[in-house]
Parts: sequence; structure tokens; C-alpha cells
Amino acid sequence: MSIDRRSGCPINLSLEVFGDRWSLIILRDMIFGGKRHFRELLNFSLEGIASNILADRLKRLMELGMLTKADDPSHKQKAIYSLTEMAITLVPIMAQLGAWGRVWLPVTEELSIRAELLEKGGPPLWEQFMDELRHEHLGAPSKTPPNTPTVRQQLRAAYEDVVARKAESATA
Amino acid sequence: MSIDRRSGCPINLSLEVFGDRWSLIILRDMIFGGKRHFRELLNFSLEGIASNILADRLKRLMELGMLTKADDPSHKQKAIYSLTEMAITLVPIMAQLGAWGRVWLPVTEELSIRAELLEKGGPPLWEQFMDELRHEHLGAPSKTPPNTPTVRQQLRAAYEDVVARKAESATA
DNA sequence: CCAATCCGATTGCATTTTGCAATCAGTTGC
DNA sequence: GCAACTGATTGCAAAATGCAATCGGATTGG
Repeated sequence: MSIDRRSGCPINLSLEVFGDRWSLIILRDMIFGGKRHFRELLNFSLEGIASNILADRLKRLMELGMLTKADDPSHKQKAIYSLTEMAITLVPIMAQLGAWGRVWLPVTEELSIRAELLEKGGPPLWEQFMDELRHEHLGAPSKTPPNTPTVRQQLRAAYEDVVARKAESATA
Repeated sequence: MSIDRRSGCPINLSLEVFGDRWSLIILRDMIFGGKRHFRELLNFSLEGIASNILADRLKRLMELGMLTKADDPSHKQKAIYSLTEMAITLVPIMAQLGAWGRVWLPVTEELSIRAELLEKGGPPLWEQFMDELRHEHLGAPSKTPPNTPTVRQQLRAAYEDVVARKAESATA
């Protein structure tokens, strides 16, 4: 369950952490989708992860120090998963992956608009997003001024614009 | 063998391309190690890839458009594998992966010096490196002035410095 | 109070993928 | 001719994956 250490190469070690088909998907849904609960990750997953795999990966990501788990005070059974700093700093990797995929792979427009925004925003936007995630998941004080839309809100708004525009052009 | 298309999300599609334990390792050895032949990839692989897996992944990467294969004029059996533009543009992803792994994972110094250099050089260095790769693999005219050390030479020199320094401090 | 539903998982099982060792046939150098 | 090397392929065991069913506890609605 833990790491292999085939070699001390940083790219290899990174691959051993999330070089599988699900780990990054889960982290993506937590980072960009704001998902915190098992059922949210299970039921709203676009790719349809199985519950045993989800349980296994959540456990593995906790062992690796990418996630922590806490009780949800509002519901005795619910567990809240939080990103650690280690996971939050994946944002630049996610941004690059999205940018690359958008160029070379058959992405759908509504699902790639967020990657486009993140790419256009560049490192400053990534930093702002990571700051928000630290606030959300680690309770850190937010450095972004109040009354500015959060990055996640911006991404969500852009996504909904595309969906709305597509629905309109379909009925027109 | 080809792609799943679980969803049209760019991050998901990227994962379906190289979300396994070997594809990116092979591309890393081609990009940073300058490996072009089957045996080079097989025998000098730090992580010890098996020949059937290597054959399978090379085939898959060709089907995906990341590699091309050509006869080696010097040896009737030898095949030369070349990176396509699609693979060359992975350099920024590799750089980010290396930078992240260097911070969070138990990398060895000599294997992470290249990642450090690539991180410090930033996008301009990545661009120069990609230009060199286009020259090497696609026959494109090189934009970098002659008599400047190539990025790969710089990376290699930095690696050898670390190895030499370590050997010296071990005997001292 | 009780049934239905929701919670984070776990179990069993069939299928697929992986990793390893051995082997292959053609090419080359001597 | 023959050993070494070329890019692979094959057989087989082990592990990972995907799917459906299920679990015991908690909560909700009536």
C-alpha cells in the first residue's frame, strides 16, 4: 500500500504516489469540485469510481500524507476529508496537465473551460487558488481581500456559462 | 490498448494517457536521458522495466501519437524511437512533477539536481529544451545560437558534479 | 416508534493488468 | 560458423480492478 521506491528520481517517486488511474481523479474532485465526503466523491464522480477503490485510495492518500480525515460535527457518521499542504501544492501540476490535455486530447468544451482559465491565469491565479484551499482545508487565514470572487467561483461560473450557452444553441 | 474516454475532462484524459507506472518513465528516459533504442531503455532503466512491458508501452505510445518509430540505417534490426511534438510538450509537466517530488518525496540528491535546475530555469529553459528536442527528434532547425551548451549537457554536467562531489566527500 | 434512507465502508468474485523469466528469429562482428 | 546483440514474444503467477451485494450504525419522515 505504501510507496515502492524503485528509485530516488523525483519523477519516478511522484509517479509512485499518483501514477494510477484514480488517485489524481479523487484529488481533482476535492480540489476543483470542493468534495469532502465519501458519498460526494462516489456519486458525483464523472468517471464512476467503485466504492472499494475509493476507500482504498482514500486510505492510501492518507498514509502518504496527502489527506487527513476528521469527524463531521453535523453528522456522527460523516467523515470530512481534508487536503494537506502536500496535496494543495499539486495545483500547478493539475494546471499543466489540464493545459496539455486541452491541446492534445479530445476534451469536451465544458470540462476544459476550467483548465483554460487556470492556464490563462498562470502562477498568480494558482497561488490565489492554493491560498483559498489552505483557508478551506487547513484553516489558514486567507490572504485574498474580501469581496473578491474565489477562484473556485470563477471556475464554476465559467463552466456554467459554457453549459448555458450550449443549451441555448441546442434549442435555437 | 487505446484510450478509455471515461470522461472528456482534460485531467482525466491525460491520466488515461500516462496514468500508469511506466509510460512517463519511458518518456523521461527519452527526454532527459536521450535514449532512442529499445535496449537502451531496457538496460539503462533505473527502475528496471521488463521487456514485455516496455514493448507494450512503446506500442501504446505510438498508437497515442506520442512516439514514432523508424529504421536505424546503421543496423537493419535497430529501431529508432522519436518523440513527437505531443510528447515534447510534456516538458513543463515533467518539470512540475520533478519540482513537486523534490519537495515532498525522499528523492536522492544526484537524481534531483536536474529537477532543481529545470525548476530554477523556469519556462524559458523549458522552451530551450523543447527546441533542442524538436531539433533532435523532428529535425527542426534549432533556434538556439551555436556554441551554447545544450540544456541536456547542462543537466548532465550538474548531475556529474554532484556525483563527483559525493564520491570525494566519501573518500575524504 | 418504526421503516426507509443515508453513512462510510467491506466482502466475494470474475476479469484484466502486471511483472518476471525464458525464449525467439534475424543481424552483426569476428 | 558462432557468439553477442537486435527488438521483441510467450507462458504463467500474482496483483489490481470493476462490479454487485452487503454491513452495522445514524438519521430522517411520518
